[in-house]
Amino acid sequence: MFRFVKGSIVDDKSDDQGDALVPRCRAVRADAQRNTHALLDAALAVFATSGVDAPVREIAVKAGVGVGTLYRHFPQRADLVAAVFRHEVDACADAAPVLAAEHGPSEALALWMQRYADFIATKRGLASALHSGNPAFDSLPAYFQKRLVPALRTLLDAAAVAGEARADVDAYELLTAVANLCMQVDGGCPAPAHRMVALLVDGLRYGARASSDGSID
Amino acid sequence: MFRFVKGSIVDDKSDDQGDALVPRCRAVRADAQRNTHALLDAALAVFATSGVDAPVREIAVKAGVGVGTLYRHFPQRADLVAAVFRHEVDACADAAPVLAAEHGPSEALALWMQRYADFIATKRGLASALHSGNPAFDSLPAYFQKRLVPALRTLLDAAAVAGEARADVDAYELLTAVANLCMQVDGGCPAPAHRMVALLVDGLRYGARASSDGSID
DNA sequence: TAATTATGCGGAACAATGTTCCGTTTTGTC
DNA sequence: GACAAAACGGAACATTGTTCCGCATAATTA
Repeated sequence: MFRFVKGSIVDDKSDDQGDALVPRCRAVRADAQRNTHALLDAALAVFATSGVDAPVREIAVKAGVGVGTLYRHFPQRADLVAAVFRHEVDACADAAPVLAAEHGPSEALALWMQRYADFIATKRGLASALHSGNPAFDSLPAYFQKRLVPALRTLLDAAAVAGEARADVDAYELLTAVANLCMQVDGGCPAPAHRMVALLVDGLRYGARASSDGSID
Repeated sequence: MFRFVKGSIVDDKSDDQGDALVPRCRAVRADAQRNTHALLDAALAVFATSGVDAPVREIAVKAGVGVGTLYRHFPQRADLVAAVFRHEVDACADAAPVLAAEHGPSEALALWMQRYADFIATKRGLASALHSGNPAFDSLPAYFQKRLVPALRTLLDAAAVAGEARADVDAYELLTAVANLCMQVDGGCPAPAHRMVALLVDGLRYGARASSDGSID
């Protein structure tokens, strides 16, 4: 999902014994790629506005395609939801190296944590979906962990090496803690969650000082 | 909801100046009471079997009434869900004094905690509903707390007075902890949750001994 | 370039489900 | 027993997920 194959996987036209056998699979059509992309973009926007329970028709309209097209690319509603979720997890994970390149270690860590907090804050309703038992969501928690834990781990390690954060924090635990922290936020006010996350990050920084003093609590 | 008024609230026929004014409100009809009861019973059974997302028609059929009747008593689906939830909270809270009368303090406490754990374990899907933003569910958390905290508080106090449990545990915290504990349980296997709850209760008992030794951690 | 064909598209139609409406039935009262 | 208010039943409506299939179009081939 979401990493488009530009052509068919077969090499151009050699390697095939014979000339008029099966034509192999054709390349994915350009309009199909365009529509998949448009649907993901539209779904992202609609889910953000109306929540993950928004009607598929609304998404199809926003993407400028028919419902048939939507269902051709995402056989079930849940598949579209899962694809958007994956997309957002990817975006969040990919932000880590960018921030690391543009800022100092602890600054990059702090910025990424806020980025992650924003991501979680927009996921209300999706938590319910994850526990709905729909098999389309089965792989999402693992994907979440697989992409985000290494991203955070890298930032944490860099900050620890630079002496700007304590080194004894588990990335997964931190992700979980922040998720729980931000999940409780009601309404569209992310300020309290931001403050709590900032406190956590300051705690990481404080830990670096404390351990350099030799006093780890 | 669920505490039926046997007659109209007005006193029989005096206290009214005049004879042919407004006939006041009539008593609630017998069939209406019967149907409300039947609907709650049916909903309880159906929700337990098919989850809280079961179709209203299924409930109406099981109760032996038409959907119109269902909607007369519960204007929205969510109202029926909320009513059943209240009913179950009441049943759980009411079990406390019964258990207290039939068993020793710490035994009653242990039994009630398991009773509460069972209640929570059947509530998967309802947690999602509570966070759905539907105003029909707004009052449920408060009701939950109002009924169950005193019930547990009484059992805890009795056990503490008898020297069978530690006295420094907050009832609300304990309820929340057990809820989180049992909410994670997958599938229909309540055994792990039972074990965890038992461990918690044993911890309460251990605390009694520890504090009698004067060593509270 | 023109013909061919697999691929993809659109949206009407279907199915499931929450909700409303209204003619009919039942109940309580006089 | 007659009457009116209350309640009932279920058909009908609205919304939404999903399927189906005739038609359009992009890639391939001659």
